[in-house]
Amino acid sequence: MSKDYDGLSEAELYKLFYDIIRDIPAGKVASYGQIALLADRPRDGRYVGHALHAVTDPSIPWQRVVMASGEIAARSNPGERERQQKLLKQEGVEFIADFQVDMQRCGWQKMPPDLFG
DNA sequence: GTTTTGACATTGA
DNA sequence: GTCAATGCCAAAA
Repeated sequence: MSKDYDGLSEAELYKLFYDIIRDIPAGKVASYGQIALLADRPRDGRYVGHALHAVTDPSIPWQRVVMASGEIAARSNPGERERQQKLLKQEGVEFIADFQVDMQRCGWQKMPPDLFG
């Protein structure tokens, strides 16, 4: 173990992020802080971003991960950002702006209180 | 080996 | 309400 994250190895931490992202249902989006929080790593949103950039697994719906403001994360390739918005739209995610997701409606939450009641 | 940048979040003014 | 500064950790130069 070269590095230890509070007892977790880097692979474990990355896997944890991937696992959480994989749990995001289609048509909904989660923010970096949300994932970082679920991974027991608050304020480590930047770390989540790196985990997504390092990801090469097509099974990881990184497109459903947006910033806390609901805006799509700006990548090095602006074209990819546009494609991401299109993908999210195809999944049913509502956009209040060209690169702004409606977190109020598509904000992913583990358990919507008044959605099944 | 050090330095800089990077798919962000949070707090303060 | 928006704008600015700080903190976090890692990968790349």
